[in-house]
Amino acid sequence: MAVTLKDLARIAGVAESTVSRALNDKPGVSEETREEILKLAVEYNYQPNRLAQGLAKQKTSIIALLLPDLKNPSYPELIAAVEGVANDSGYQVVLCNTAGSPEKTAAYLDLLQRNQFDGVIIVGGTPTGGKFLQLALENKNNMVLLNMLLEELLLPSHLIDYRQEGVLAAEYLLDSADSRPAALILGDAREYRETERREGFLEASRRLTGSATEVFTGVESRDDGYQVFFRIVERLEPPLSFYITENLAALGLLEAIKSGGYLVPEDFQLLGTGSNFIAGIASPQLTVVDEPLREMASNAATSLLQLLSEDKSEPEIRVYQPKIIAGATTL
Amino acid sequence: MAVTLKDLARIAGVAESTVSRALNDKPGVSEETREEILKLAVEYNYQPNRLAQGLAKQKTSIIALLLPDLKNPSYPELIAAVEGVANDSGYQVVLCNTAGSPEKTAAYLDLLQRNQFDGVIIVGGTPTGGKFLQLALENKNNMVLLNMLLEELLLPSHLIDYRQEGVLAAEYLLDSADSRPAALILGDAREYRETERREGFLEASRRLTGSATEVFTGVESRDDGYQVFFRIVERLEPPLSFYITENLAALGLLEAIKSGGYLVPEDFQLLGTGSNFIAGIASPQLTVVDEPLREMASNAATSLLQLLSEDKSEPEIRVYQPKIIAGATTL
DNA sequence: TTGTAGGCGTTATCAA
DNA sequence: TTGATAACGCCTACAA
Repeated sequence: MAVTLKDLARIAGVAESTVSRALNDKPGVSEETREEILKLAVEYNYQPNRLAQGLAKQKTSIIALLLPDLKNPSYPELIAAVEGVANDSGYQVVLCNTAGSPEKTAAYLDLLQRNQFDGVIIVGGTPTGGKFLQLALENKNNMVLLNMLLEELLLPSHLIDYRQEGVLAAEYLLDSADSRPAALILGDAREYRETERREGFLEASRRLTGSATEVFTGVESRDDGYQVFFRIVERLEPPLSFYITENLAALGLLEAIKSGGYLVPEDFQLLGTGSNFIAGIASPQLTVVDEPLREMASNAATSLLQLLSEDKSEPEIRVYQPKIIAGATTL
Repeated sequence: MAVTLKDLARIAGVAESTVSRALNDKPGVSEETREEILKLAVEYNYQPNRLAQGLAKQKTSIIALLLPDLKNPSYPELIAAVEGVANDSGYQVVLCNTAGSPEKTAAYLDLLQRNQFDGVIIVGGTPTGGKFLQLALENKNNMVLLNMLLEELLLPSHLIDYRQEGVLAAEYLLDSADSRPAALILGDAREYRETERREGFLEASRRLTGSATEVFTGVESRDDGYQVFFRIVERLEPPLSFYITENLAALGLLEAIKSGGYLVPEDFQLLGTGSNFIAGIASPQLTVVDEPLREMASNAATSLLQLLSEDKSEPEIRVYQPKIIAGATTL
């Protein structure tokens, strides 16, 4: 059995409250007894029980980061940013893998609701069923949303302007003298970010070209990307440039183009998403619509810590702007 | 303020113990009062405080998975396996990003030692300084090691036979009629797994060819892999096949070879590590020395749950065997 | 079947 | 400067 504060008090021959004060650097303890107690604490390897501390202080100093997808190559950077901010404020960060499942999300939010964590940052992706969130929201404000929009709720949110991603992509591919017909290749079309990108892209391309745009959906894996190319080139007048939102799929598409003996970007142009290591390992390196994820993550963490320290809160929704980072898959 | 068990008792006009029994399906409550209490619990949205429960029961039903590297493309599978086993037994899993840092590792082990988690599985990679572990180990047995060997300690461990990986790799590349000189390209040479692979590879290649083997170390990133190729080909008699342990680097190497106008596997053969999505996106697809990570992870989780449920424990070290999975980068 | 009371390990409030 | 003592919210003998 581990040594407790009570044990320490007994050994030192003082009251528990004195030990507590000494260990927590609170005033009202003579230097003499404090030193004595600290010495004993080290000697007996005393480790305060965090459950008891949490219960007494109504605070665990742990925040959770709920992630829908562990394979997303941009998340390590996002996680590091959150950890940086949190650690600086004395919080530990744990990661929870929701795998995009409403049930798993609910299970982790349950831990929040039941005081295991002080707060959570929920990272978007698949929408996870607002009712769980609503339930968790009812009386506390200890959640921040990152790249997820839940219309029913008013939580502090940090999100990229996905619509603008679509607009930027269309303009980049279409707004030049020698622009060529472009297609849009989406992942899971039900996701918020994809519907937004689609709208932005379609609207901008209509404005620029006046003609309709082909859209392919459900292209998520590398293999999906590989396959879609052959569906595309059998058209009479195939599009010659692609805005493909999933980078793994972009790799597959790139591979398919090259295996068909075509050149990138001379024959086909490619535009992907987010400057992460996947975009970097593409050859040629992907041109991407980049998101300021690091900044967003830091700010989300700051938002959460603010929620936890203060009481007031006008849930703020902050929108971030994407930008193009040129690689070698576009002209 | 959330409603507590005490509140519920007051509302129902019964004792706290009765409420507790009713909610926990314990015997000794009339069906009538039980139903009444359950109804109230729902009505008032009662959520037991986990800190209090944990304190009373000395158990949180949470295990932590300490990961040294969030970019490792094999980890999502590993994590899913652990979660599967744990969830089936009523445990929740949280992920902790140690980033290979002894300090961060220590911080998370501190949470374990201080009752925030019931147990941890520590996934190898960079060795993290045995003294932290020793400290945490002293009186409890609630840790399991996965692909990490700490000689000073005797903890239940599940690890791949890295030495055999080296042997298999050498045999696969060298043990044929038309075998060609091979080189070994390692990542962080200080890591346990790399030293083992090196020994196995060198020993086997000495046995098979009788000649010395070139070794390159510190080749971790995609760019490292790209660069190392040019260091290699300027040799008079460059090796013609490579066992390269880091898959990101393997991608770079592959790229460099192709950019030099050479063919894979005709001119150069490549052997990587682990069948994961990185190996899959290589083109041609990488031949790899594969590790039964999924099985190892499940077993590690089972080990931990056993530790937590029983008291007895002969810390068992279980070694798993790698095998070659043929891709298209070898003949 | 139910209630009382003590304990889990801290922190915090009040007297002394 | 110190020490009782009551929280914090739940569980669990033991007694009624």
